[in-house]
Amino acid sequence: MDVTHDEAADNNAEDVFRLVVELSRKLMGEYEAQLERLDLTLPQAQLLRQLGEPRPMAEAAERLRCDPSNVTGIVDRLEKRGLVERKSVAEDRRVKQLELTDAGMRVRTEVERVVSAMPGLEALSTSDRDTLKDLLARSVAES
Amino acid sequence: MDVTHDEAADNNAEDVFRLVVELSRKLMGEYEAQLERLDLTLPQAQLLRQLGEPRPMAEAAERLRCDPSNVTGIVDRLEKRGLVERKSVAEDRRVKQLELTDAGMRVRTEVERVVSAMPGLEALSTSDRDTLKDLLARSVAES
DNA sequence: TATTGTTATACTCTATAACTATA
DNA sequence: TATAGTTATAGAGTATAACAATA
Repeated sequence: MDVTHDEAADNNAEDVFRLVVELSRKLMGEYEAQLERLDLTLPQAQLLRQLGEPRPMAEAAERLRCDPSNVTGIVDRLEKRGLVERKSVAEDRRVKQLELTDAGMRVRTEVERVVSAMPGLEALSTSDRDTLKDLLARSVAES
Repeated sequence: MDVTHDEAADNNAEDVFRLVVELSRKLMGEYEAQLERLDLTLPQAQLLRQLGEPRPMAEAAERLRCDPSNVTGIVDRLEKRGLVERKSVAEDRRVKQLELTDAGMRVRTEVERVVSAMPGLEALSTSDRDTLKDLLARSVAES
């Protein structure tokens, strides 16, 4: 970015793009640092969070927005640690239902705790944060 | 997220976190789709963008916020395509200056074009975008 | 025939540690 | 001794294609 030219004249998508990515990077960085303490990668944590209730692997893949073949590996690693189990379903024996173990539920609770305590937005007042939320929601909602 | 409960009561960092990440994901997704057409990964595009002027590899690593050993591979791939060159520096023969080739400059121009045409924020008016920019900038600036 | 999940494969990014060559 | 860059290694995520079991 050229920082020498007139800032006031700027009102383009590029600035917002850069700032959104920068802020996201900052917040995600803090999030991942917390996850590292739980020995979880981002996809692993996303998967745990999904498993508030059991889901078939295909559904998990869809939510993770990745190919189903990847879920096999992600689940393998979580299953090896005893956080997740693959359960067969009687109605359709092709399907494997992913289910948290007790240990998995405890870790999931830790992840939720991290998320709900997410720091990094202390600079904004309550009303500013409301405004930001509104603008972000409208940007995200856009087709 | 539970969308059935009272939205007005919400004003916590978790919502903003989720929205920032979601919007970032959306914008980055569009960005990466464009980069794919240029056969560039994200780190490769970031590196090209940095090379408006030549830089030592260590400096590139710092800007990419990754270990210097990774830059070797990223540069290898770009160099193999003739987009970047490693130039030795007389003053300190340990250093390798990264420099764009003519082809690299052309690709970099394409990347800059993609960035400056970033779509995905059409839902906001000019003044809303200004507000969003301001709020994001303050959030990012926060220590 | 179509679908669910796995396997095989290949690639990029990531970090750490050991190494070379310079300084 | 310290620094710049490379190499070796290992691991995680990503996609594609081929496969087995099941529907």
